[in-house]
Amino acid sequence: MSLATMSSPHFVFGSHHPEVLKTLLNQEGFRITQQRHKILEVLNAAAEGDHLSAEDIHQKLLDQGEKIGVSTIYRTLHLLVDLGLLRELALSEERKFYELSNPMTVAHHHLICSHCGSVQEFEDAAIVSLGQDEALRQGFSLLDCQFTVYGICEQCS
Amino acid sequence: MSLATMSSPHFVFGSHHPEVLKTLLNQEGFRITQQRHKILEVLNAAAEGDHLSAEDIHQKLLDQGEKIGVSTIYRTLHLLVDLGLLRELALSEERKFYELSNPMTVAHHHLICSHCGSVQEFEDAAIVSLGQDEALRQGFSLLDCQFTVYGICEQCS
DNA sequence: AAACTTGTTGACAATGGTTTTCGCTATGGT
DNA sequence: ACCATAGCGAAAACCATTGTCAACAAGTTT
Repeated sequence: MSLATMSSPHFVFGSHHPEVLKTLLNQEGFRITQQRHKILEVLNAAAEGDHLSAEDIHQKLLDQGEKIGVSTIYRTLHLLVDLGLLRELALSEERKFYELSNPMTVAHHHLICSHCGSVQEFEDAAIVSLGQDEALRQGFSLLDCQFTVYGICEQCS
Repeated sequence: MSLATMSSPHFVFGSHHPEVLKTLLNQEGFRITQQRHKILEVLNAAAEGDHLSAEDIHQKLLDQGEKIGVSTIYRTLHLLVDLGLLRELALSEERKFYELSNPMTVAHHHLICSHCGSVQEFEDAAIVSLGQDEALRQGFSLLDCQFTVYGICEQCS
């Protein structure tokens, strides 16, 4: 099954579907392993808008009794980002966060409280097109736009 | 001299002006030291659109014969960010960058090549107002907007 | 199904930017 | 000038992430 034939009128596979993952990996000479499955599962299980760090994922797997090394987590996350299945978020200065990158979903952006660190998500179609415009203007091909707004939330002020 | 009286028809002090710095610091019980002066000087000397990391600043000072500790650099940068004199940029995943935050200047944003890491700046008034809108909508008071676009630049593609 | 090739794993060490510690120094108020 | 204390700096600690490398297992070949 190729990427181009994935869509049907009845059901659209998410890019995180096991079948798709296998195809994607094998096409590139990668292997599909227990560990990669487990990591994808955790990411799938995460609620929409939930941003997981490498350590979060590692801890969740340890909690559910899986034995998995930290290096594997990081390696797999990088792989999935390279394959375009994951979006890497720079929400915090000291840790990276990851979320499934579903192309069907409009990219969303973040509003962060500088005081308590809480993160609100929002969407805005205008933002992506602004990014696209600017990329074109400077001869770049667009990969991702991240609009991050910092402020102080109601509770903290 | 208060912040409110800083402007004159003949000259507008930048917030980085020594006088202003002294006032700002003393008002808050901080002290103005040789080291803080030196660090501000380096930031002032940096060309517009030049983003300096803590290490860059440290190195520049060592190069010009100053003896200054790393901790002081970091401490001072944080202080200046807290005072609103500096903007902290998350351009790279592995290092933070700083630039003078001149309120007279429209905030500018960044287009980064994911391959070679080159950074282009651009301005867009619409972006700040989008950020302002969203902050209001969620009851936040706005501090900063960072719009970061990732792509592949002409040379790299 | 066994043998093989090579991508993958994981314990552990290493990296590198940033932060902390703490005894000494220097700033700014009195 | 004096003095309380904010600030300094060398060195150690931190901590997320990356590198190393022998053992392992996914997918292929025979």
